[in-house]
Parts: sequence; C-alpha cells; structure tokens
Amino acid sequence: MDLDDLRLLLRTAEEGSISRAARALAMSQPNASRRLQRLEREVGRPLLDRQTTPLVPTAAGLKLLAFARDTLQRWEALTESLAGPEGLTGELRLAASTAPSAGLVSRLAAAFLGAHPGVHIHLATLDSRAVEAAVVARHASLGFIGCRPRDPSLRYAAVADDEILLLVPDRPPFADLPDPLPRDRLAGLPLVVREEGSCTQKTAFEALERVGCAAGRFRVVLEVDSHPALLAAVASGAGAGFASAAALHEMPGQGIRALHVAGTNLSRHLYLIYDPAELRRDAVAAAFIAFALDSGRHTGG
Amino acid sequence: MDLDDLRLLLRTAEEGSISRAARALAMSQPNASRRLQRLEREVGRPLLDRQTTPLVPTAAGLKLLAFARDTLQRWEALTESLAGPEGLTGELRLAASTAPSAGLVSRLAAAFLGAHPGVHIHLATLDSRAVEAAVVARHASLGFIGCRPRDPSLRYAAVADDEILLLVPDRPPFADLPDPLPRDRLAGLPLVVREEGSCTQKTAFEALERVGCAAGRFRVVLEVDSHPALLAAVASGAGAGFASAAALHEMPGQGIRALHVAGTNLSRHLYLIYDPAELRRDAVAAAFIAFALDSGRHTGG
DNA sequence: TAAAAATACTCCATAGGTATTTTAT
DNA sequence: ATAAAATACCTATGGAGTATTTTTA
Repeated sequence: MDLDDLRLLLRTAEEGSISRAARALAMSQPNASRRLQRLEREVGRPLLDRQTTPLVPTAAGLKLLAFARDTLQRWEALTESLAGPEGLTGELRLAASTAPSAGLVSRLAAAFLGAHPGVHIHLATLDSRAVEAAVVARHASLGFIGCRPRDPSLRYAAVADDEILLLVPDRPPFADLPDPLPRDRLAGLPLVVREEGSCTQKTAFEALERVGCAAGRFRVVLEVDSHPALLAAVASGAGAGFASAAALHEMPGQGIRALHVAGTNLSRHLYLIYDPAELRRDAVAAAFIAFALDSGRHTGG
Repeated sequence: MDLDDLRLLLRTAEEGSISRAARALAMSQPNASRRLQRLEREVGRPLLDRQTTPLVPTAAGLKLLAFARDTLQRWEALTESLAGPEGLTGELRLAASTAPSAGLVSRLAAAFLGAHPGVHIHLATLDSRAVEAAVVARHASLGFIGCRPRDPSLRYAAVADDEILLLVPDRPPFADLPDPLPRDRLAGLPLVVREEGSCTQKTAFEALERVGCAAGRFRVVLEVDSHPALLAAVASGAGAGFASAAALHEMPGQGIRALHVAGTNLSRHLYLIYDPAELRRDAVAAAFIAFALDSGRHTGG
C-alpha cells in the first residue's frame, strides 16, 4: 500500500470516475485502473461498485476512504512539521539557464539557505535545453528557464518577470539613439544575436514579430554563444543586442547603453520547471518550489 | 511512502541496527539501507543517527516512528475488519502435490469457502517440484507439498500430519504378512515405487534409512509416475508400495491391504509453502494461510 | 580488527505507457 | 453510439540482490 494508492482512491471517489481521477492525477487511465485492482486484491474486497455511474464506493471502500483521508492528512501534517523552524536537510540540485536566471536563482538559493541551513545546494548553469534535459533525466530536481518547457511531462510555474532591453554601444553611430527607441529604427541596426537555443533571443523576436517587425528584416552581423560574449561584442561596437535587465544588473558592461523599444512589451517570464513525481520523493525540492513561488509573489507580483 | 518503509523504520529502531532489521524482515542489508535513505529524502530530514551504536532515531525519526506505529496498527485493524463476517472476495490459486495433499487441500478449500463465499478458488494438482515452481513463478499464491521447499525464498508451515503405509496385494504370497510388519521382512519384498520427484517415496526411504534399512537393499521391481498407477500396480500383484494414509481415504483400491511398518515412524508432514511478499499483496491468500494453520491445530495437532 | 553502513554494479520484476477490446449507458 | 473500464502488450524505470569499499567502535 502506497500513499499514491490512497490519493487515487480518494480522487476516484470524489470524481466518481477512474478516468477523471487518472487525468486529475496526471496518470494514464489503465494505470489507475490497475492500481485500484491491486489495492482491492490487497484488502481482499472490492472497493468500488463499477456497475453504477457515477462510480460509487462499496462498504469496504468507504472504510478505506476514511482511513485514506485520515492517513493522508496526518502524513501532510507530519512532513510539514518536519520542514519546520529547524529547517530541512539534504541535497538540492538546481539547473538554471544562462546568466539572467542564474542571478535570480542564486539570490533565491541564498534566501532559502537562510531558512534551511542544513541543505546543500548545487547550482549548475546550462543552456535552456540542457536545463530541461537535466530535469527530465533527474540530474537536477528543479530547473529555471526563460520559456515554457517543451517536454509535456514537466510542470512549470512562472516565478518572476524580467524585461528585455536593447543594448547599444555608447559610441557613434549608436550614441544618438533616443531611449524609448522607435520600432522602425530597429531594422537599420546591425545586430549581435545569441545562438539558436537562447530564450532571450527567442522571446525578443517573437514579441517584435507580434507588433509587425519580422525577424527577416534585421541585419544580423554576429552570432555568439554566451551572454558575456554578447556583452563584449556590443561593447566593442559590433552592433546592438538583446539582453535581459536582470543580467545587466549582475554585470553592467562598460561602454554600453540599455534602451527600451517603444510600444513593445519586451518582457519575459522566468519559469521554474519540475517533474511532479519528484516532489513526492524529495521534500527539499518541494520546499524550494513553495519558497520560490512565495518570494515571487512579493517581488515579481 | 510505502507501508513496508514504515515497517522497516520501526524494526530498525527496535533492533538498533539496519543490518539486523534487514535480516528480520528477510531483505538484504543494502536494500534496507537504501530504503531508509529514500525515506529520509522524502521527508527531508535524517531519521536515524548513524554515529551511535546502537542506532538511535533523531527527533524527526521519533515523530515518524509514532506515525508509523499508529498507521500500521490502523491498517492492520482495517484489513482485519474487512476480512470479517461477510467474507473476502477475489481469486485464490492453489497448487497441491499429488493425490494425498489434494485430498486435504480440497477439504480445506471447501471449509474456507464456507467462511468466504465470495472467493473463487482454483486448485491445480501437480507434482511437488511443479508446485514449488508455480509458487515461485506466482502462478499460484499457495502451494502444498510433502517436503520442505528447496527454494530458500519460500516460507513454509506444517499444516497436517500424514502417515505413510505399506500397501500390499491382498493375495499370496503377500496375504499372510502380519499387520505391524517387522522391518526385516521389507528387504525381501518386491517394491513398486514412484518416480524420483515423489515426496512420499523420499520420506519413506529416509525414515527407513534412519533405522538402518538402506534403500539399496530393497528389490524395486517397477517404477510408476502417479499415485493411481501405483495403486493399480499393487492391486494387480506386482509388489508392495508406499502411499499416504490420506490418499487411501480418497481412493481405496480393491484387493489391497495397508500395513504399518513396525518400530518405524513413517509419518510425514504436509507443508504449506508461500512467498512471504505475496501475503502483503493478497489478502485472500493471507486469510487462507491463517485458516489452514488454525484448522490444522484442531485436526493434525 | 571486526561488524555495520554505504556504494558500485547488475539484473529482473513490475510500474507505467500505448493500443485495443469489452462493457455499460 | 459514446464513453468508461478492462485487457494485452511492451518498454524502461527502479527495486533488490551480490560484491565491494568505507567507516566506526
């Protein structure tokens, strides 16, 4: 008997349908059906009357439901109390994409460590795709990326907003560009862009395209594969480039001005991605998510 | 979280040692160690202080121990109450070796069905080795054989005693043999024996060997591969043969006398064999074992 | 030095998914 | 006829075993 069996039984009784319960708990219908059958074998009695619609618990099912409610409630209370003031213990492996999220994440990590000094956090900075792969492969419990995950088995939550700015060299012929830069001036600028996997890049181009600036109209003069390289290229006058405001905070390059693009909402979210099953197996990861979402409410809104 | 995790934690705390708990619960030490580590990850705190000997639970461990005791106790009570007067439901697959045990087992099955009319029992009669194989392969939940199981992963319990008798043709030159037959008369008799896998055979020869009648001294004239074949052979005067008293009850052959062998305890046990893990997964099998052992106490002693 | 716990590695059972069939409304 | 439950089948995860290393009394 597994706590998940109890959750499934409970949900099935609430929904009155195995299929609906399976959907709600993100599992396949045959799997739910089998788990309930196994549970019935284990207790030696049918738990649900499958003849009726909606499905209704048998007498034995009602007894087990009472047990399930009680046990789950006591378990939640227990784990919550264990995560209490003294803090958690264990290891937490995070993966964050590129510089901007690494900045936010390290701040989050530091704050989390204040509440839970017994936790050892390992933070890896990878590109967005590698972050997603690391979470799927369980090399990391949690990931932070700038766009929604592609893998449908991963859940995500927005933890912060981040504005994308246009960086330009602080020298002619860029020095005289006005700060809210009119959109039509963009097409003439030489651009330094990030490699294809970059979320910053993707978000900026998508937002511009939405207001009528097709990506094809830009003059891409240089493609680099990291944020520092982009800063260096812009600072040396190669062209303009997009970067997130958070990343500038961390490392303000010299000889660079940051401009807003007029009439365009070049903001992006930061997404926390995770495998839902992991939360049931790793109390530290679960606590970190709760912590991140909570602190996001204060800062990001 | 699994009930087995709770049982393991409880036992570990009682024994003060992971190794001892593992032994007690019939699992390997590394497995026990890992399961406890996983449980610790799940709750986010260490549960045992491994620095001390004997091992001692941490504060978090004590809380979880209280939860474990309570939950297990409530679970046992629940499953017991569900097996109550109205009876269990489900399927029970039994495998019994040869005729003698099939007789006992079908009587047991009938009695069990009286208490649990919702159960569907499937009884297969196989030779001893096949019974053991069926239990190991989970084709049957429970098996009944005449000797202890070879496979160390199986548990066994003696459920009844059964006496082995010497069957002789009711005609010359056997007709004048005295009923408590002196052991020294055995060596001269032509014997009909069962195939090598037979437990009846094995038990009889072992018991005789123990009192000094080496198997080599017997005159084996015929080897057959079933109990009915043995009866037929004896009835037709081919020779004497060993068979269990229970089997005679079922099918008393004509023209056959059953003799005791003087000064020799030719009794054998009937063993119920099972996979211990199965009991936690199948309430019907668990109930049948309890039932069989209980009724064994009244009849067999 | 001896016993216990943890790690490394391997294998197999089984949990879980997809596709399909059966059942019930 | 449609939706839900059960079954068949397959794959891959991870649970469990053996062998080994590390640790601690």
